[in-house]
Parts: sequence; structure tokens; C-alpha cells
Amino acid sequence: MKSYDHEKIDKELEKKWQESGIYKTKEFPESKKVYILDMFPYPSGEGLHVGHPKGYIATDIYSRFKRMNGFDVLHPMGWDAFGLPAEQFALKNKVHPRAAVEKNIANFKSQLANIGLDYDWSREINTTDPEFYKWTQWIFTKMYEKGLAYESNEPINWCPTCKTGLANEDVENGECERCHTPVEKKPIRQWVLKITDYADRLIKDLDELNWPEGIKLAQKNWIGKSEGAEFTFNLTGISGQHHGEHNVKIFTTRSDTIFGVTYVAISPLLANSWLNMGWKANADVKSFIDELLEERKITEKDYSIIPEKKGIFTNIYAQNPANGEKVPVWIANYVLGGVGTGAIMAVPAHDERDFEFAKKYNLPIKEVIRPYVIDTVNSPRDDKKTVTRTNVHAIVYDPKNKKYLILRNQKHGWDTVVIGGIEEGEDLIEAAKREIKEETGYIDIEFKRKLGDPVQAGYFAAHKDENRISISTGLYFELIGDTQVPIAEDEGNEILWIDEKDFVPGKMINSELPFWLERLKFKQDFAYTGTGIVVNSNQYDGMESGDAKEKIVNDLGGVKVKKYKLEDWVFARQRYWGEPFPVVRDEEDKVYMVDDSELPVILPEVESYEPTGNGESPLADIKEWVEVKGFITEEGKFKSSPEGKIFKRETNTMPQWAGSSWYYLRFADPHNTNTLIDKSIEKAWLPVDVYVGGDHATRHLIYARFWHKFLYDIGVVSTIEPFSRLEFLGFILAEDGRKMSKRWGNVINPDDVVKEYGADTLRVYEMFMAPFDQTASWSTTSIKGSDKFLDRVFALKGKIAGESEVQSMLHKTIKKVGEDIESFKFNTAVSQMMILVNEMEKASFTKEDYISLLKILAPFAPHITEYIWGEMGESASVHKSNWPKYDEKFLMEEIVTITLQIGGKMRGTYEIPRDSDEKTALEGAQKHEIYQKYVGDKIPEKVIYVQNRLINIVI
RNA sequence: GCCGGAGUGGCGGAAUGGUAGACGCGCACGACUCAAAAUCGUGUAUCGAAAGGUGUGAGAGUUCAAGUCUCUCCUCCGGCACCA
Repeated sequence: MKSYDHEKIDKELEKKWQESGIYKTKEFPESKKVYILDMFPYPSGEGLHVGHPKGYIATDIYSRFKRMNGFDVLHPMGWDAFGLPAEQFALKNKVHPRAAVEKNIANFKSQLANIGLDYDWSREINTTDPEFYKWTQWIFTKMYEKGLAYESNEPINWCPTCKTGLANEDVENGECERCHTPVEKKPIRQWVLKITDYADRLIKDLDELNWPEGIKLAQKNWIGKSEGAEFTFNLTGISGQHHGEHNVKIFTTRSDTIFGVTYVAISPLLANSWLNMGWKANADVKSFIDELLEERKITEKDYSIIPEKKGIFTNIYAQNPANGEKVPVWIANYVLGGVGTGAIMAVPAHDERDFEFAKKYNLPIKEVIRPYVIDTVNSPRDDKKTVTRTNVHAIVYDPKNKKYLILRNQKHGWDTVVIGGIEEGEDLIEAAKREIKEETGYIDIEFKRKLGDPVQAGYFAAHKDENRISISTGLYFELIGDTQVPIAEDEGNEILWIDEKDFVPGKMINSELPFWLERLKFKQDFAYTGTGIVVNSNQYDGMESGDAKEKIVNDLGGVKVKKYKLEDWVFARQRYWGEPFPVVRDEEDKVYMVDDSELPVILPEVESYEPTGNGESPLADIKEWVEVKGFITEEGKFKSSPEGKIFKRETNTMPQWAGSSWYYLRFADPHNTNTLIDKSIEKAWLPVDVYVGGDHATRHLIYARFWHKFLYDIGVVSTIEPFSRLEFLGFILAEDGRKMSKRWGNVINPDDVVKEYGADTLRVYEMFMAPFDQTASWSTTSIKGSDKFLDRVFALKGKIAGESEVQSMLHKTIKKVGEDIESFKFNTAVSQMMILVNEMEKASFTKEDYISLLKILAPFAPHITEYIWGEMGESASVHKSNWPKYDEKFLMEEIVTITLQIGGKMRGTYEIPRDSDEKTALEGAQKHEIYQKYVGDKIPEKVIYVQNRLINIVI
């Protein structure tokens, strides 16, 4: 039985807080401001499960904490209610989406209220409110004016189930992310936003954001910038009436490998367009193209299929602009039509895909990049001359004893493989065998294989006092007999057989060793895709990859190009429940933006809002809405007028992500009818200081950043990024480890938890159960610990005494809880308060101590702390009190416990006064029986003393 | 395949390079109770009778000292996926 009635307390206090308006945000911050924001929810019909409020509880704690520290806090909440989910819910339940949304919002609000969240509801916003979407439409017109919104008829992703076009971001593995139907390519008229114009800035500005690195990286990958160049290869042998240019453009990021091109490969799509332009290919080629195009249709639907590489020679040749060489042009299925120019220069020696293809069709492989390592231990020295040597590295392995043969240089202590130069008339293998014999005496060895092309290394050779550039070929031998002849010349080397575990970089001096090991272990035959020194490339020989890239592009007529994986944002949906576009067309189909004075363009009420599926929105059927009379103003905008001509409205609607791309601005100035946000208010409250939510790593968070940057460019906002800090939350799974879902019958409703344990217990448990950013499973038993904890806090009230024995722990706790809230480590904050409460139960404490505990617990458990606060006769509200200050002097104990280690092992502890010097600490240790036992009268070899912590006696 | 993140008791998890397992759940025993629940107390990594040994996915390394730093490998989760 609980010692307090949580149901009664919760209800009374929530009512009190609402009435007194203690969470009302000021229009302008008067002191330091903090804007803390949750990713606003889509109010689904299912209501909340216990996972949903986790982020809201965290922001609630954070904002209460900040408020107690003197900040003016903006902590609002609203609803992202347009879009497919709401519409589908409405269709299923045969209600109007607006009615469904209103009902769901009411339900959500009551559920949130149960948890004691401190939102200022006077700032509530809703993306489906015309006063809100007026500004969504307004932003669109500005984008159009700046050339960032355009119409396109290019084929786009189409979901046949949802009956709408989709953005790339809405497609997962070739399926619609909502219903998992394979998407099709369908050419329909679309509004598209030019997000690619902002691609560079979206990458660059990530640097300054305090976001989880993983999210930043995901965005970088999604934008997928690659810098390279386009080269033109002239074609010969292209027959027929091909009326295109007789050349092909290729895109590459590795211009430094252009001398290694041994064929050109084009995509089936490009081949097909050549056919359409009159290329007379032979029948085999034609049917092969058809085959590949068919295959592509399948792999576009199922992205998990990566078909075997195949191709066909076209009888066409392409001339390499670098060396004039004519190389065959192939059609290859691994070259994608939609990427780059749809054609590549193939460099099998340095690209794995080209390598695989070249192997299959017996195409030549030409090495042009040589791996290059600079020795980090014996780095080349500026003041020494440099000598280039070509040599062999003999790796000799004894399979019987599983050992490698090495030489240990006595003078320098180096371990090295057998290395030797190549003498006149010798081949590599002969040279290696001779060296092995001369330096180790072994003669019964068998050559197994060559370890790829040479590797170049730069190092300082101390024994010769010169820098060496060494171009080495690795050769692998196995020992077949023990016969050893006398060594020809003794260079002071010890001949050793060592274990595999010692034949590793770090133990061996050879900086080429990683290459040899990799080639020994994994790849007999491979493409080297790294960078290095350019070889076999005429005047570029000897340059480093990076320099060669630059120079080759400039010299050989390359055109520098930046490419992105990110594509422009397909912004129209052929559905009802979204923001209408502020767009009309005249009879010649010319497009006009609606004049600002006409905004918002209100979404009309309709009887049937089912999607048509023919690429038209349901709005197209409402003639009285679609047709509107008006005229075009001098600024080229549409204004309605009963006397005007007939125009037709755009009938697509905006996607779900439109409103959420800027909603955070509106919270700062939610009722402004003149402008999106007042300039001075924007300057005062923005940016969002802490943004909390999950999911959306690449969609919402890229779209919102894009819109924000645009609004910055047109002077609406004054910061280049919307969300300074992002805290990503981990989800709460059901007790069975699965997602909570009606389908599994494992949903835990927060209302039930609140009823059984109270809101505070729910809050404390959700914060305590795991680190905030980590996914964790709900536990119906573990929550009892949090419940018990609050009960014990309550019980402590009767134990207040006149003197305090808990000062040190209390101040330590104040410090830690504050720091942990600041860094979103709520689980350890709770645990620290538990430690304090445990101590308070055992020791005596004062009223002041107890008040401090209530204050630091208040953000986590606002109801019970406020209740006790009142019972104790304190005035006002605990939530209006100041965060207690901790005093450094209580953090330091007078007597410290020293860990006694003998030889690095923990053997015991003892106590000495704080800040004792080493002598005192050692004396303390020597008194210890453990010391006597392990050390006795022996003189320690070394004593390591870490003040106030530990002493380590090495013997 | 590539890029991230993570592997610690029966479970959730804690640990500025310095006593591994804090805190909580669970469990065991005890108290209270006719009894149970609730509550409180004690114990709880592992092997060992003990002394002591062993332990943070596996293996190496650096260090007086490694869960923590370095390398190799394994497993799980997330993202991207023939991007030239």
C-alpha cells in the first residue's frame, strides 16, 4: 500500500497548474532563453502507448530544470495532422479526416495531460489549420519566385496502393515505406522542389551542429556528394544513321586512373537511346539490350537482387582522350542509366566491378596506380638524399611448423622479411631465391605465387643513412626441406622462424607488410581501389593520385562536375488531405502563383475524398473549387474577382512533410496574422536549442534544414540552421521485445500505468530504465522500483532531524543530477537520487536537506514533490523555486580511501587524510597487513601514487 | 559489400586509463503476519571448504594499471547499397 494517494494528488495539482498558468511562456524572453522542442506528433487514432511520451518527459524535465535555473523557456506542442496516415485512418473509419484529426487530438491531449507535461497550450499549433498552412503556402510561392519550385513530367516513384507519387525519401528498398508495395515509375505532372541547390550547404553546415555523429553521417550519405569530372570519348565504328554526336560522355571520380581504361561500358538504357537515334546494331546486340532492360525492370522492383554482371561488345570503339588509344565499347548491366552519364570508363585494375567484368570477358587489366606507404616509424628525413630501389620481398613460410622466416638485424633490432635487389638478367623469382640462399642458407624452397603488383614505400634507411623509395614485389614461398648451406655473407642477421601472430605490422619493420598479408590471406587476384603513385601514365608517372586527378582533368579536356545521390524533392501528392497549392493556370496552361492577399487557399470540403488513382487528385472533381475567376496582377500574381477570366486551380496537394518543415518557427509567434514570424521574436527565441525525437534521420531533418536555409536566404530567419542540438531517443519496445502494436496485443497504455502507479512513477521509470538514446523493453516488474523510490522519498518527510549527516552526498547529488539532465543522462541522475535517498534513510538530515532533494527531484516527479512542498508549508510552487547550489567544500571528504595495488592487482584499501603526499601514502600502505604479506621487507621496484585514489607497489 | 552503433551478472544497466558489476529488477533467506500481499532487513559475478584464483564477445598489443586506448576477428542492431 502506497503512503500517498497518487490519483488524487495528480488530478488536484494538474488542475492547479492549469489554472495558475505557471507554464505560460512570455512573448519575449527577459533573461537567458532556451527553446526546447519535441518532434511534434501525428495524432493517430490508436492513441499513445508508453513509448510515445518518453521524449516528451525528457523535454519536460529539461525545461523544468532550465526554468529553475533562471531561463525563460519555450516548450510548446502541436500536431502534424496532414497526410496519408490521417486520410487512410479516416477512409477506414468512414469519417471526414478533419473530424478524425480533431477527435484524435483531443484524445492525445488528455493522455499527455495525465503525465503532467508543462506545455504552454496557448501556443498549440496544427498543420491543418488554415491560419497555419497559409504560411506553408506562402513559403511555396516564395520558392517558386526564387526558381526553387518547378513542374516536371519526369517519371517518378508511384505507389499503386496509396495511389500517389512519392519522393525518393519515401521509398525503402524499392517499396513504398507506408504500405510496402513495390513502387513503379510513372510519368506524371509533378511539383518538384530544388533541394539539390542546397546540397552543398546541407553537407557543410552539419559540421557546426551538436547532433549525434551517426545522424550527421546518415545525412551526408543520403546527400551522397561525389566530386569528379566528365570526359568525352570519341566513337568510331558506330554504324547507321546515328544522328547524335559521335562521342560518349563518361563521369568518373578517378581521373587519375584514366590511362588504365581498357574498355568503355554503357548502360542498357543509353544503348537503347542510341538505337532510337539510328544506331544500326546487329541483332544479337539488340536482343541483348532488350534482355538487360527487362532485367532492370525486375531489379528496380527488388533492390536486394544484384544480378551477375554481364555485357556484350557493340563493335564500336571509343578513343581515350588521355592517350588516343581505342578501346572497345561494351553494354553492361552493372552500369546504371540513372547514375552519372550512364556510361563509364572502365579501369579493371582499380575498380572491383570493372575487374569482375574484365575477368569474365577476358578484357585487359592495366595497372596505373601503385600503392604507396610512407613509413611512420622511420619516416624519410628532409636533410637526407633519396635513392630509389627496385627489389623483391621474399615471404617464406614453413607449412609444417606454421612459421615465417625472418631476419633479425642485431645492430638495429629490426625484424624483416628477406629483401633483395634484382641483378642483371635475373627474373624476380631467381632474385628472391638467390637472396634467400645468401642470407639464410635455405635452398629447398618452392615458389608459390606473386603477391600482386609492386608496392612503393618511402622510409629512412638508417643503416645506409639515406632515404629510400623502394618499389617492391612480394613473392610467396614455402619451405619443403630443412637443408641449409653456409651463408654467403654474414651481415649480422639472426635467422629466425616466427609464429604467425608475430608476423604482423608493428613487430616487423617492413611497411609493405599489410599489403602482403592482405594479399596472402584474402585476395589472390584483386583490384587495388586505393590511392597511390601514378604509373604507366606517360607524363603523369610518379605523381600522387590526388595531384594527378587535378592535373589530368585540366590537361585532357575534362569538365569538373559535382554529383549528388540526393534528387530534387517530389513535392506533390495526388491525394485529398494535404495543403492545396497556391497555384492557378490559365487556359493556355500557364502557371501563376496566387497573390499573398488570397492566402490561404482553403482545402474544400468534399463528399468523396478517395484517391482516383489516375494521377489526378480527388480535388480535380470539384468544379466549383477548381474553376476560379480572376485576373493577373502587375506582379504576375493571380487575384480572384467575379469579373475576371476563368482559371483552374492546381489540384495536387502538398506532402506530409510540408508543415513539419517549418512549424518550429510558428511556435515562437503562433497567432501572428501579418507575417510568418515577427522578426524580433524570431531573433529572440530561435534557433531551437534542443530538439528531441526519434526516426526521421534523413527525411524531416533534411527537409526542415532545407526550408530553414531558404528562409534564411529570403531574410525570414537569422540563423542558418534550425536545430542547434539534437537528442535522438531510443524507442520503448514491449515486454516481449517487439514493437508495441495492436497486432501483437502488447501495447501498454500510459493511462493505465498512470492510474496504477501515478504519473510520477511513469516518468521516473521511463527515465531510469535505460540510457535515453537507447532502445529498451518495458518491464512491468521493474517499474515497481521507481514506484518504491518515490514512496520512500515521501516517507522521509517524517524523519527530518536537527542535524545533517548527508551534506557530502547531497551536494554530490545536486551536482551530478544537474550535469546529467544537461547531457540527457537521465538514468544516472535518477540512480544518484536513489543513492542519496538510501543514505538519508540511514543517516539524519535536516529540513533544508530534504527541501533540496524535493527541488532536484521536482523535474522528474512534479506532482509528489509539489504535494510535499505544500504539506511542508512552503509557499508558491516547487517548480518556481531555484535549483539548489552545490558547495565544492562538501564534495571533498577529509579522509579518502586509497586503493592498495600490488603489481597492478587490487589487494586492499586503507584510509589517509585527503591530499596526502606520496610519502604519507606509502607509510599508510606499509602499515597494511596486505603490504606486509606481499611485499614485506622487499624494496619496491617502483611506486605509483595517484593522489586521493590509489597506490600501486611494483615488485 | 560499404558506413555507423553496440557486445559487461539471471535481467535493465553503472564505471575522468585507477577497487568492474553503482542504482534498480529478479531471486534466496530472515522479520512482521493465522496466512498471503505489501513493507523492512541480510545476501546475491564465478570457481574454491578456505587461502586464493578467474572474470566486461574472442585473440593479440601498449601501460605500473585496460570494460575504457591500438590492431585483428566474431556476433547483433541501424543506415546505404553495382553512385563509377
